[in-house]
Amino acid sequence: MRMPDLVTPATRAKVTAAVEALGYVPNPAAQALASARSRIIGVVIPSLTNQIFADLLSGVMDGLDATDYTPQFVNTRYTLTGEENLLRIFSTQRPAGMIVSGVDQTAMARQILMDMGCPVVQVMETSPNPIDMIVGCDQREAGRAAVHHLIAKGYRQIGFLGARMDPRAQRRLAGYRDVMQAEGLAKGELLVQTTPKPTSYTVGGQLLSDLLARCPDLDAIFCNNDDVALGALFECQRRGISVPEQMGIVGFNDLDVVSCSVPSITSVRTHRYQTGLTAVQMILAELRGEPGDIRSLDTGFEVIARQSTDRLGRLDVPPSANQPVKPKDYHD
Amino acid sequence: MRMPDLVTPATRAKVTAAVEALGYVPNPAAQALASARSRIIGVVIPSLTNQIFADLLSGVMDGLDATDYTPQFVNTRYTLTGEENLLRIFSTQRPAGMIVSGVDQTAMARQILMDMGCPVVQVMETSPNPIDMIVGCDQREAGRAAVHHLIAKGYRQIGFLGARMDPRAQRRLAGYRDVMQAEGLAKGELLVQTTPKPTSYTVGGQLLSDLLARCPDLDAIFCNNDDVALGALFECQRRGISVPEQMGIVGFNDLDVVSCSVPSITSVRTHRYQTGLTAVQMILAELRGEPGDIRSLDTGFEVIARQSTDRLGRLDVPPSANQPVKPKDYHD
DNA sequence: CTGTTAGCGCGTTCAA
DNA sequence: TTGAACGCGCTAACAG
Repeated sequence: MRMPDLVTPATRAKVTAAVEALGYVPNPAAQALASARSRIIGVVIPSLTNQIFADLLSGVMDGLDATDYTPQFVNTRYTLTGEENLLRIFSTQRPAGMIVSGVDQTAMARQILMDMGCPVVQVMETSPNPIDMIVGCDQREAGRAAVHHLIAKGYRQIGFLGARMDPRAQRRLAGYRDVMQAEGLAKGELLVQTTPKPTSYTVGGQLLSDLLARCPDLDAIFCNNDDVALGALFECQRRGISVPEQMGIVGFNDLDVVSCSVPSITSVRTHRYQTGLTAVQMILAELRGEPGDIRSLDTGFEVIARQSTDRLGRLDVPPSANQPVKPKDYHD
Repeated sequence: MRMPDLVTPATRAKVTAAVEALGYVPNPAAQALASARSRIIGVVIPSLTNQIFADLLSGVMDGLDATDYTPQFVNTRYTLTGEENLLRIFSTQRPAGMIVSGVDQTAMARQILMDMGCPVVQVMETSPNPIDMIVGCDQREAGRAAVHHLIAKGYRQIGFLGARMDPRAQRRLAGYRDVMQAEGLAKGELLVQTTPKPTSYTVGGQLLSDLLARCPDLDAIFCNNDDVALGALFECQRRGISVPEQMGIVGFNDLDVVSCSVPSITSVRTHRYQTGLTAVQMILAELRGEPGDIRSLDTGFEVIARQSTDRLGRLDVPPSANQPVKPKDYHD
């Protein structure tokens, strides 16, 4: 049954018929016990209520469709010890493969993963020394690109707004610092406003308020993610700060919402669905023992320029009411 | 080991010591095989990339924390046959409990669930005849409440905007129809604009455009969900339609974003995290054989009134650009 | 290519 | 109260 091509067609037919007649269904517990291998692909992420990871999971699920592997999702709640515990639990299940978010596992966690004896893919980032395989994008480089975009649009007092500040956010912040220093725009930490609070639209507004209190001459912000960016945009509207004229805004992830907000928000597009799909494909290839498989993939990113940073060359006014996009006067 | 109190303390200590020394960890596959019962709680939902279900899952996960049960999430992609197949797969795992979204299972699916021999909780809705247990809210009643709110605020040409139109959305639409008819405001299907497309901010704007093309005198909309509502708000801003003066907007679910948008959006709050948590608690109680447990729970809903429908007593137009939230003059 | 057999690690039952 | 024996349904290894 497991290897249909090694058997005479006649026998195969008989088996198939018997399966039908008896309504046979394999018992996964028995399979796992006898083979010392389950059909589970463990997926360890920091949060489920974050669109970013939902997109990743979609890719994973789609990649596993029409296979007899099952994804098993767990969330670490952004804690390293939580991750270790979860990995320890997984190791008792003898999973067929593991997908873990990020590259900041503890030494212990790395060890557990290596000892699992199954393919392991780290996702969402790049790294020169993955545990096994890796697919994602360079967060720091993406942060740099975002800030370069703002500079190219003529902004100079560029702040950074970040919630939660998990390792990926830290790397984006590092990218921001790289560019600000290289361009001679750095003012120490004066323009950086972060909070350990979970990310949300509301917190985006708060962060902007806090930063403006310290730096009234701020003219642009690079936001940790699109939630923060949209929250900051709303805060601008509440304060009568026109975007993009008085304030440029760049988000991160390019969620659906930033493309249709008014004004639309410039964002760094990352490929989360593709990342999940690829991670699964890497595992499946490894499981089939296919040669020449890629063990490391950079999915890249793109800065999608939109109205929230489109300060140059826009001269006229859109219609009235509720209309934040109304440059009155323009010099370039 | 499984029943520590039936054993002499001395023996218990010896066992504990041995467990430590050997680094013993139970093998879930062997447990499942020997007992014909796994420690898995199956969770069947239509989509993972929908904030609504992410909230539900959070509740489920938190409820299962510190138990030795594990949630297993699968998504049906909004298809009834997908649901049947997934349930069939689950039944081979002999789950400890099942949580399924909605009440619109096929007869076959219902049968599979009843035959699983484990507690089953339907979530997100109410029903007089659940398969086993149920926790959620009355979607139709919630739809009615949303429309009543708009009427109370003086709106009369009230449209309905809906994407995807899954069974829950259909029930909200039914609630809309109930009220429009009862109040003599119904115009057949003229004011109803729906699409089978998945919900998104973008589609919210499109739906409003389409409806406005047919009904230029529209003065309010009840939206299927907050994504659609926010997309519609952005479309209003693009068209220079002032909210709430020229257009009232009510969303559904009360996501974080609607409370901080400008203007903030009135929405129907539902209790999704609580629903997930309660569903798990019901299952755990059943599994422990606890008596007097509630088998059906209505988690209710609340209309959270915000600026997007706050037309009465607000007489003048908000200040210019970016500033919808600043009433200058107030009469009540 | 096909039929047979021995465990996988646990829960359960029975005897002590 | 404890220990021993059996078998859950399957995979893998082997002999036919």
